[in-house]
Amino acid sequence: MKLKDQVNFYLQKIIENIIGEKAEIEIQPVQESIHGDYSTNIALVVYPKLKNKFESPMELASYLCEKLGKSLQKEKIEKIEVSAPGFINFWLKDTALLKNLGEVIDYKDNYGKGESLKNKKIMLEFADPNPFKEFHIGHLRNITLGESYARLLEFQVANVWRVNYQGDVGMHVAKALYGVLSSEFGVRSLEKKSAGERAKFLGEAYADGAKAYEESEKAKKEIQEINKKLYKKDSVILAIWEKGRQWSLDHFEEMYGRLGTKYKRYYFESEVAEKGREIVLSHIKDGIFERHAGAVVFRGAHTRVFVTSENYATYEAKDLALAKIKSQDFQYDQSIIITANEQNSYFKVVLAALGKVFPDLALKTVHESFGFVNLKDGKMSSRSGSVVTGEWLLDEAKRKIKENFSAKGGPASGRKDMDVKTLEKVAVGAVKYSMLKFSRKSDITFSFEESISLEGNSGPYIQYSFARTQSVLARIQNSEFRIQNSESVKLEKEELLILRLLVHFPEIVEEAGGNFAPNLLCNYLFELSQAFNNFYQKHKIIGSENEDFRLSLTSAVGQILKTGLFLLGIEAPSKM
RNA sequence: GCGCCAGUAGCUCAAUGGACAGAGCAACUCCCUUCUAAGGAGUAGGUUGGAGGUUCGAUUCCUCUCUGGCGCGCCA
Repeated sequence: MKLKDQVNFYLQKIIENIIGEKAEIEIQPVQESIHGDYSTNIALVVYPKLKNKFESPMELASYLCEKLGKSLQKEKIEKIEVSAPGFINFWLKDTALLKNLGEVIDYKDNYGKGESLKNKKIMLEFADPNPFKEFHIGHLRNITLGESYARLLEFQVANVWRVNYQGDVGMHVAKALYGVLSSEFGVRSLEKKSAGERAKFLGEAYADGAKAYEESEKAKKEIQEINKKLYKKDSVILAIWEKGRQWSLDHFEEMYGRLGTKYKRYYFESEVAEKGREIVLSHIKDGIFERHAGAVVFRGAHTRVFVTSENYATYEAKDLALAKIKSQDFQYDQSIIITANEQNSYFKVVLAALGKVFPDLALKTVHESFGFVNLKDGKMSSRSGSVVTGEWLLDEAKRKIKENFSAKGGPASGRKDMDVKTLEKVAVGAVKYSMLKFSRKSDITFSFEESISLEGNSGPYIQYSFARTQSVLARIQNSEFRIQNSESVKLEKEELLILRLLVHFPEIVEEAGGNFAPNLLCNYLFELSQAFNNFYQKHKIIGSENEDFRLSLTSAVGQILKTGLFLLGIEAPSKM
């Protein structure tokens, strides 16, 4: 039994004895060892109910502490202490820490795996870029968060389906087509260009179209006309549409590949539009939807149009059909949709409508959002035209890293240049990490310099720390080293700090998955990297008295960094 | 106007109601004959926007207020 569960078990019994009811007991991992490895505040929480029996929380804590000392298995616990104003702190024995070290090495990639979501089927929708529009840095944050979340859920043994919903019809497409038609460059001139360049052309065409739509009545009418033709499958429009759609999708596919995400299923607005309209229209009679000024609306937290007066399904109606089709494809326990938080109130209403139309699905569907990615020079919008595309960002990161490496870590310090594949891994890692290290819901200001910075709390720093562990391990002839379980190993404080951190990895990973908070894992990996680098600096590993132990420690740190980076969706090159 | 989210060091950000509010940049001191210096050790930097309240204990919860972002009927 894990220490946490043991403590919980005994505390529960003792407390039930005193107050006659169960209590919510929290046992927290503690980072700074001055307060032990685990801690509980139960005495403080329960004290108000026991004022007549104990004089102070401290007294209660002392009582619990004494009782616990008798019940708990001594082989793991070094000591239990009470600390003002009433915390109970637990210290693990060195032997328990060493045993855990052995487990990290034995379980390899499986160390830290949990079963909190065993047999759960989860559908995760993320990225959702729209053909004909740019794949911008907001999508980058979305896909990065989504992929990491998927991996964290899978690490709790959930069965995850990654899906992607792409808006290939609707007014934005009509705007883009208008832009294409009024562009001086023909579609034909782009045939030989790369997917990225074509996507960029379409993105610009969209920006032009959107601008014209707002500025000119004439353009507005033409765009509406294009939209009609598109729905009616007009042959000329359809031909351009098909080509443009494919170009966009090709480009997106390139991006998914670079970012390491593979989708199980792609959904398109074009495949759910008609069904969405039907669903809405069939629920006017029962009063769920209502006709108003020619349109069909739903009255929730605020009113939204589901079918336009032109009789087209809006995004809202399409989402209803999408939910239905998704549930037919995969019998999920939960369906999670990840979008930027500007859609929060939209989803509030749509999920309310879904609750009326398909109550069972609504119960299983949640919308999770993330904060906006701001640029230093104002809001990033595909309408204004000044868009930072995902591709540009990755390439720029790559360029700057190469430059930086050559000047500081590479040839300048006597090493070879990074190979192309490693460079790509580091660049993608840098960008992804900068999207993950902040708390998900807060808006972030994207600063190019900082995001690709190789110093401090960054992806490359952690990758570099991993590469260091591998570099040490590569130097020993036969990779066999014995893991010492003897108590004869005298542990240095830098080593103890690492051992203590290793113990908490499974807990951090579960918390990061449970709260969809990859930033917790980032912080943990950063701390571990710092602890290792400090140890590395102060102590010799190879050739030391405790060589076997130190190699084990190095190997375990490497393992955790590798697993942790994997869960963030970041690759860990063994050489940098 | 209504709703949602945020405001923490010079900058960018952390902190399930817990212990002295932590990192990283930037600034200043040190450390490569030693396993990757893209590294490490240290110094300095704070009335957590403001005012009340709840609590043993508040950056966190509640009320008011100021500032900013986002959303709000035929876009996605």
